[in-house]
Amino acid sequence: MQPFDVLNPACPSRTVLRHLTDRWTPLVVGVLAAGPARFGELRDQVGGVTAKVLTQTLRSMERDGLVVRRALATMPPRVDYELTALGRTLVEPLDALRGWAEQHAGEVLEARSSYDEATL
Amino acid sequence: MQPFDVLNPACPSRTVLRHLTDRWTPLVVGVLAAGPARFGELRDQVGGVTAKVLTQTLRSMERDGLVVRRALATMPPRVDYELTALGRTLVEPLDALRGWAEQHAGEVLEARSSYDEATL
DNA sequence: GAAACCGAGTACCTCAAGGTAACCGAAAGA
DNA sequence: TCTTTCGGTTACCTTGAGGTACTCGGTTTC
Repeated sequence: MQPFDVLNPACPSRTVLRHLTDRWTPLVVGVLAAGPARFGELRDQVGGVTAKVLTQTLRSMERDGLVVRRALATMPPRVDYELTALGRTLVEPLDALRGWAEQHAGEVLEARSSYDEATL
Repeated sequence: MQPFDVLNPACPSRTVLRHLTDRWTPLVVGVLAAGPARFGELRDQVGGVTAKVLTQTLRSMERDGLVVRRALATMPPRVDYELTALGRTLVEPLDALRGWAEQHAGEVLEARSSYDEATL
């Protein structure tokens, strides 16, 4: 019934999944979930991202239909980014993952240190 | 209240999230969600993964406390992998993401082609 | 005696994501 | 006149994830 299967390496859903799980997409979606934001706001809120990579990430998300870009020809320029309807359906699953990372980071850190201790 | 924040680049949850979203972890979790599996079964079901990289992925997941490895000293050797309790809490969020990719792959593909067409 | 089986380990290589630094244009403020 | 602002672009470089190919250890099967 479902034509797409991520376990099949040739399936397009595989590359879609890789896109969703790249370095910055989950964080950008998380910030935009609160509402539209300017380029500079995104750069400031997503800690550690450079302007170049943020641009690349946003372009890729725009191409995938997750985000709309609205550029105002004012000076200095102002550019707003907003999630599309499709992008908004991603908020819940990505938020769940972000939440998991934050909730269970402590346990993972513990597991790592006992593993490292055991394999000295 | 929550000490971890993925938007902070220095926060450990950031690296935890990156681990969860690496190339093979979501797929391995998806397969192991159905129950324990042998190394060879995993290699066969997760299309496109090589033995070396599967080993690396499983070691990393074991270190993070997501998976247990049970090696039987039979000949030829038999090694079973199983999700831990912590790993099982990952099934739902990662499955949601996999499901999203499979459900919306078509829309993403469409968005890409109209974007590419518009920017000729 | 040779080959297959299973779950690896190791050396080597490739390639693309991501980072750094410099620059841009037009307007407004000092 | 000089700098700052904003949202980029470009050239260049680094790095590490991941891929290829080869090896191994015993035991069973042919």
